[in-house]
Amino acid sequence: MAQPVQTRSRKTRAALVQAAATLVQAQGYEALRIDEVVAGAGVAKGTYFAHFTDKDGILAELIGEEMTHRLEQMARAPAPSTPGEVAQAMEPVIGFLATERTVFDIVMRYSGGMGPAGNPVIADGITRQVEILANWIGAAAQAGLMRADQDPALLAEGVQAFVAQVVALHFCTDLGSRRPPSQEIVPYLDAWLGVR
Amino acid sequence: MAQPVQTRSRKTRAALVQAAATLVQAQGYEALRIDEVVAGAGVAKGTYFAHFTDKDGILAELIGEEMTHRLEQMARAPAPSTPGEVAQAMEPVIGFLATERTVFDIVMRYSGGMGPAGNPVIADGITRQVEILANWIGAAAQAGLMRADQDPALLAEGVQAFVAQVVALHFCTDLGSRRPPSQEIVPYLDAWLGVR
DNA sequence: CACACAAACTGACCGTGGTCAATTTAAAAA
DNA sequence: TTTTTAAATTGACCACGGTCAGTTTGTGTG
Repeated sequence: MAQPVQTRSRKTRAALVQAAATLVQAQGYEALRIDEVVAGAGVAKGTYFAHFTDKDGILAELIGEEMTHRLEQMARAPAPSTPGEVAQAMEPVIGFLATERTVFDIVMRYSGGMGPAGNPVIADGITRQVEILANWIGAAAQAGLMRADQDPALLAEGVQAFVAQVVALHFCTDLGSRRPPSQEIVPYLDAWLGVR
Repeated sequence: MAQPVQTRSRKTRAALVQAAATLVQAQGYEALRIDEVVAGAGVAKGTYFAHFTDKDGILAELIGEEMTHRLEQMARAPAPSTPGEVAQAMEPVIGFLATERTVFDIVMRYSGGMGPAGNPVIADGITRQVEILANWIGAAAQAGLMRADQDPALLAEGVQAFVAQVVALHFCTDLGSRRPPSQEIVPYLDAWLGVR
């Protein structure tokens, strides 16, 4: 752990991540097996655990990377002016969370500070998302399009709560019999962000 | 699975639940081991899996039972008239969710319909909680104490979203450096339920 | 170059959740 | 009672995440 110092170590770590990425691409996050990762990277099992604290470690790495991409995509979207547009602008992120339960679980677990283990990429991503949302909401509030009686940061965190709510429900219910989370969230955002 | 028909089967199941309850009382939910449960019940491991689909099965049973108690306690509380009082009235439930990550995880997983496996106790409990909350909110709204521009059921589900948000954060951050979830939730509930 | 020391790596091993063909037990049929 | 049939139970076995004492590899020092 800590920062790897030798070149060898960096290469090994990169090989692990590369192998894991390939496997995830082929079979998804849930089917990832550490035995397959180390086989793909050509190292022993123990080596993996010298580079990552647990299985979640490399999942967090991969998922964090993807989240960062989606977040950038979200940041590039034009600033939404209605709650419905917020939902639409967040679709890349929400859609990703809804692809696999593993993705959702890992992001939930590491989203708020991550405790002892875990890489900070996800936590930073969440922070970034709150910033983006808060900016959007603050701007829209000043334009009279959204509520202005609350701190935009609080409202932004609330939006995340609704995202989690809707995605969690998406996995509980039979996945077919339900509209996509980015649509299910709209009534909540209307009630949360709308002016009255 | 399904409904056990023979007396023997019902006894075995009861023994498993009893053994698990004793172990949980002594060591908490997280430390529960199936090997210990079957040893305590005096049956073979395979028998457990004939009665419950997986380890979560018996956890859901025990946690669902406790949740039901807490919910009854919550239902008996006097109807709150402010968002802050809602938080206070929900304390038994929120406090239980915050005792152990396992409790929170299981409840989250089974709260919304539970998919193929899982006992319905938890899902029913969540439904019940929404009813209680919706009644409270509806009454307070009619009295002009909370917002009346939204369906109380939607508002009640939103409250659950904030509960989840706040408890999740409780587990992410160092558990000492934070006010209890039932206090952290208040600003959200003020903004969600309050009249403006 | 030779040596010492630490970083990196190895793989046998363990704990625990979960499976299933074989066996026992209870109840219905003959 | 004996036979038949299905429910219930068993325990050896597997999969997979995670550990750690021991070995190899790289790097700085005289």
